[in-house]
Amino acid sequence: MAGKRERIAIRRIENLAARQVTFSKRRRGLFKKAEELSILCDAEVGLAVFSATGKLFQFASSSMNQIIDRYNSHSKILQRADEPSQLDLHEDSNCARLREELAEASLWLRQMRGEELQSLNIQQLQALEKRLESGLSSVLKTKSQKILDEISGLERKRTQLIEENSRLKEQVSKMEMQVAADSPVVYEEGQSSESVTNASYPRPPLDTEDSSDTSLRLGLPLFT
Amino acid sequence: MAGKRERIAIRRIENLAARQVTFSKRRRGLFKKAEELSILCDAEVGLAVFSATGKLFQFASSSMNQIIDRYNSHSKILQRADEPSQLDLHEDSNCARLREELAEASLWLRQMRGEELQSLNIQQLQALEKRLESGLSSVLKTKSQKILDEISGLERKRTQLIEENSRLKEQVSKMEMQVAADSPVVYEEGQSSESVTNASYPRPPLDTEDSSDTSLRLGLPLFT
DNA sequence: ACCTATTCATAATG
DNA sequence: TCATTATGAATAGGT
Repeated sequence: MAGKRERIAIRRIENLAARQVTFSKRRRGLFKKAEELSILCDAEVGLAVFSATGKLFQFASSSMNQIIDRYNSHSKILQRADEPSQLDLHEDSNCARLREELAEASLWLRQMRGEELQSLNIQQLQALEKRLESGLSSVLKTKSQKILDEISGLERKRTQLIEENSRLKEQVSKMEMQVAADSPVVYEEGQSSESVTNASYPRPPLDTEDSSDTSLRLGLPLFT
Repeated sequence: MAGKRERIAIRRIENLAARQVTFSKRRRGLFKKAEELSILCDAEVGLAVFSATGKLFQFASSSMNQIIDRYNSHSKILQRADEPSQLDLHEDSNCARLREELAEASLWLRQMRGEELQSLNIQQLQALEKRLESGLSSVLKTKSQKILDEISGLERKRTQLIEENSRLKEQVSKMEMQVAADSPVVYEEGQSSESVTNASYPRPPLDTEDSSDTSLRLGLPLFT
């Protein structure tokens, strides 16, 4: 049945098909592991792979450009202490402050995500907790409001559709009577004019653009 | 003896030592697999990893610069063909990106504080809510742990003080007997040797550095 | 694409 | 960091 697997030597796979299959499999594995490393160990990871056919595959824990920038500045730091020139210095000090602020902001964000809490004392944790609870409360309130709005919007549309449905039903009745008067028609079993809007269902389902731009998936556990 | 291994969840490892160990191991594994992919499948692979402490690790099947060039020409094809001079682009984009990230981070922070939520749709609010709840849960867990630690520390100190108290009480008894034998002394009303450690209370309260550096104010509603 | 035997990677531990 | 080992994960080869 299944493969008696053997270890393979690490050298170019000559068979093209086998090489492509292995490329797919191992590429997926490699990207998965790259992502896992970045998450587990809080590392910034950038990975670019060009297949033999020239196709590019990439992964970046942040963004590839950011990683390339960081790579370049890193190698610059390691390579030489060459003249930073006035412009650079100016830019640097400007950037440095930004970097600090960003660092502080992202520490906050991480701590609000529940990470790196060990360095905080009980009072600080208390404050953080209060902040999270207050934020959560606002979010819940806003969400509830949005959901209610969504529901009343849908309700309104439903009402409109029901009205239209009635009108159409009536119209159809009239037409049926006219047609019946002209030439009798036999309806198939199970057919009825109960729901006119659904009558055309078995056609290719075109996007009717009926619902509003905010898509609502009420299957979600909205109020959990 | 050896490890009963269990699967681990893919999320940031909280324990610093464990995180560093895992980083070393997985980094090696990742680089090995990157190299194997490049050899087995004749692919060009570039991998850069920045540890949480900022250290750079890299692998490139050819050279990193070559790969970055190839990457840039690849993505440039999709972008535009304008050319704002390399130096400008570098310095500018560096600062600009920082600014962008900072803006994004502070928007996040404000939204986590419950502000500017109107622009979010229900799904986004849902995600934010989940994030806040998860952070809150971590904060509560950490806080509880810290409180328990604090309590057991205090308990330990209390025990030590009780022991010392006993010893001192005994010592005082002996001295009293000696003094009584030498020359009888009349004690004031209400005085007793019940609590030796409190006996010196009415003096100016010096900071005894007795409690640990984490100050605890248990008057706060800690478990609300 | 799916399946399984097997190799490989690695979490836990010392 | 290094070594060990039980176990989970990746994957080579086959269908």
